[in-house]
Amino acid sequence: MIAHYLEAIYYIRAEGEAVRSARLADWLSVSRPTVTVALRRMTRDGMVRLNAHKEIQLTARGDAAAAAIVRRHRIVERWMTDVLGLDWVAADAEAERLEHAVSQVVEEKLYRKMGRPKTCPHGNPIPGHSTMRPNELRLSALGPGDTGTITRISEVAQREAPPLLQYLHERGLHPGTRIKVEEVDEIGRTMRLRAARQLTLSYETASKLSVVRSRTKPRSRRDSAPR
Amino acid sequence: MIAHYLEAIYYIRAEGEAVRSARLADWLSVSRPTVTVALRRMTRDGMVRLNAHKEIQLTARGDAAAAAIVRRHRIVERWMTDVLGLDWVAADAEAERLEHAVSQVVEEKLYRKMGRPKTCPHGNPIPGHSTMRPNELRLSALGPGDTGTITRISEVAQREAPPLLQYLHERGLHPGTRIKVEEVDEIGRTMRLRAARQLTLSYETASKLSVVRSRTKPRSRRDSAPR
DNA sequence: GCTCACAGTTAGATAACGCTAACACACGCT
DNA sequence: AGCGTGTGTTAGCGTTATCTAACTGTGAGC
Repeated sequence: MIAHYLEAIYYIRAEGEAVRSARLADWLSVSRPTVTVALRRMTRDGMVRLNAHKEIQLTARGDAAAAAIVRRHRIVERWMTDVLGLDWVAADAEAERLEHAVSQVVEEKLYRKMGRPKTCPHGNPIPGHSTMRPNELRLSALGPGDTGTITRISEVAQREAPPLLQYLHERGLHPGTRIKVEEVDEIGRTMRLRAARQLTLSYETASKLSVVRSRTKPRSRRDSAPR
Repeated sequence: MIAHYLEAIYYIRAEGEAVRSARLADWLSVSRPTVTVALRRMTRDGMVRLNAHKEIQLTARGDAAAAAIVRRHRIVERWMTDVLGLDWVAADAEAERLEHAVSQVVEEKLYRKMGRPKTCPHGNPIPGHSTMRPNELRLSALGPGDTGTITRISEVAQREAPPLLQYLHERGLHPGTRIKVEEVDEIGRTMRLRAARQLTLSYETASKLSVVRSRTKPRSRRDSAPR
């Protein structure tokens, strides 16, 4: 369905990557020709535009539609975890289906009923109600001794590796968790860090987590802005 | 989608009518050939069977699938009215879409959270959790002087005439409302009755409401069973 | 400048759903 | 017997959405 394409485009965009036909095919697990024809339909319907380098851009209409779907996904996800008590993985799977069936009216009622949360359970902002923090960086960008607070877990994790979500959740790595990088292994491309307990993540995995860094060595209060 | 057909079959069945291809086409607002091919697919998939008179019957699998959809529809409807505060008509429209996206897990969580209601907002039983009262009759079957309590409003009303739902709701005709038939006009095929206020319904409309009759003239306690 | 990897398109199929037009059947009534 | 209404099927078509196989860029590296 077209909605799936819009959603995927939105996510790839949010990761800061160029949105190409081939990326979409990967994300949605469909063949490249399938994407070609889907994009043709979407262009015809004014949801999407291809620039000179064949990169995909959402039109105003397309962006609004995509944002609505993502918004509903994240609101439903919150409802699943906070009200119905589902775990992250199940919540995501349910939201995947419900996001397409929830109307604006229900979306809003639900949103208010939950006290207007700012993010989904993994810390991703709810479009129209909040935006990404500007000073976020990937956990994999931190060095030894750095400390920080996890802000969000990328949607990539959900699509590419649902078990990873479980893995992170079990280890207490969720938004708000304070972590300290203890050691970085450039060769093995892993990093050892301390959160609730000590654990080692691959760069690969760490790049799916966003953090805000705290000042490494405590200094006087209004010393310097975090770089 | 196949689910829509199953649901419609379930409803027509529940009205006590023969489930024929043409009925389905009417119910779903789809052409008769469309139903023919849909039934072919459904037969192939073992959801449905045609008897010698070309009447449609659900197989065990088909019945289970249909009941699950109707169950979800009614649970979601309850959630919409009781928790989110939507009106009958909006609730039905939302449930129409959500019933296909709600999983068994969510269905159950939701159901428990609402305290295991027995019926949808219009009084129709939730499959697997309650059944129709055996002593129900149609409001149109009552005679002058009869009194009774409304038990349910047929699903037919929802499909055929959503405005009718609104109409009934506004006039306070919902499950639990006590009514008394004051006059029956056999020629005009209407009946005048007293509920919250006095009002007149066509037989047509009255046949969409089910009631249980109270004893017409109060007698000694264990006098006779209601006929 | 040639080659190779990756990106994207064309061609041709299949399946689900939906439509209209036209035909086939069956029962009930004149 | 015949006619008409209602029911169901065939035939043929269009759209969405998916696939595989094969072809066409295009840009980076040698």
